[in-house]
Amino acid sequence: MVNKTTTQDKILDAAEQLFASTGFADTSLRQITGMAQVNLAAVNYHFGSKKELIQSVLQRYLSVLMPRLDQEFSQLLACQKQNDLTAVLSVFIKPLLELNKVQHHGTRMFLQLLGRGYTDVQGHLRWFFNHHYGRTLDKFVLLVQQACPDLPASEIFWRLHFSLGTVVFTMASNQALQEIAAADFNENVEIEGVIHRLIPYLAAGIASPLTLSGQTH
Amino acid sequence: MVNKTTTQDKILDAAEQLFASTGFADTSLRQITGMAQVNLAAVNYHFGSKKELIQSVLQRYLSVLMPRLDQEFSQLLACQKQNDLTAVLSVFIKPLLELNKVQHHGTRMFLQLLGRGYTDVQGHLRWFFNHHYGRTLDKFVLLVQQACPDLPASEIFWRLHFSLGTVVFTMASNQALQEIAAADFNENVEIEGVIHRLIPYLAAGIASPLTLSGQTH
DNA sequence: GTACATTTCAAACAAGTGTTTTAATTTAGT
DNA sequence: ACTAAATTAAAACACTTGTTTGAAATGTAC
Repeated sequence: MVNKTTTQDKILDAAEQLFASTGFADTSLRQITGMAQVNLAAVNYHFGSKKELIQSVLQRYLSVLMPRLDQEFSQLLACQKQNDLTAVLSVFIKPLLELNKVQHHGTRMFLQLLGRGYTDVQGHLRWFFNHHYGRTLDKFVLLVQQACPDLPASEIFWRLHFSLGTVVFTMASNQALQEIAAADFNENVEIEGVIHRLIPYLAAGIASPLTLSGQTH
Repeated sequence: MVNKTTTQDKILDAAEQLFASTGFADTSLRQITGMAQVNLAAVNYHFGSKKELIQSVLQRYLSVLMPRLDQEFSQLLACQKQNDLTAVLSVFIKPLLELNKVQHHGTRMFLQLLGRGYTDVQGHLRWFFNHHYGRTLDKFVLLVQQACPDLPASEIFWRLHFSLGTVVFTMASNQALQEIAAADFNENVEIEGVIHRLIPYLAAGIASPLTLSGQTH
């Protein structure tokens, strides 16, 4: 009886795979339990509801990632020197890539799930995330503000959400994008390559100079 | 019998409103026909299927917007001078804002629909768009390439998709973002204000200098 | 080995979906 | 005014969804 994968783990593994590729709403419990080779009722028995299953799937990654990020943010905040924006954004790289240790396709899968979580209109996920990890997020925003002292808080708010859009959308459609890139440009980028392309793009956008024209309000 | 709004228009108006706020998949035909005060079977009678209804809702805007964009792109391509990126992106502003003439909340509604179209996993919409307006899109890509002669095509491909993510995500969650901005920063931005904030952000990101570090491939 | 709690299973449930059908009604042409 | 086509209406259809039920099976402790 060595190496027995529990029913719960079988469900989580199948669910995360299907959620990532099909989205939360468009994945049925019957698909999940079918792939997991497990009885349909097992989901409700072990997780209570589909909603809680979704949260459990994300929690498996978040509980590893977020404390690491929180620690890195605190460290950067502690040393008083003004951090450059690229450095702040680069903090994400290592913790994200280390998710490959918690699951085979960890990083890619998690980012894809994150994308789904924000594009599907799953209100409870937003709440779940802010409730559990809101304070870590605040630290990050503080770091960005320190790196861009000339930008008003409202401008940073908008630009960070612009950036969130880039990340979420890129990750949600990551697979399709990589396939197109491979076909059209003969280049084979892993998730790590995408991340390294993203950071300078985001840094330039967030730090772009204020234009005082055109605003008709 | 003056000013009679046809059943089809009643359906389209209700559908676009519900699609924009709830998404395509999460809006049922019964909600639509309920709001439109129309019989359920009318949708299938007039549009054939829900899928075709979705396309019709988008088509009402696209058939106005895309020819205008195409014309502007062609014009920019004709004059040989090298266009700066901000100028190329700014081409979108006027045609987008003129959508307010085809419907009361035209611009905001259309952009929100566009966001839904890309975030919901509606494969047929991608196909529909590329099939009808692919060549207009090619002109835009060409303009961007001319504006950024130092960037390889593959890099432009990625950065344009990053930008698409920003636009789509911002527009899909536009309403929520505007509400937060109003509450936290006491600022009341219309859709026009958001567009004017977007363009310098996108331009900076797309034109960001190539970094030759970190790529481990 | 008996008693108890945990877990699995097949089946049914209640609610919602898009679509089709058939008849009634309205509209338009001559 | 009569006929034929176009539109509306109510009902049913076939199917999928998440969840619950109650009995069977399995595991655990004494």
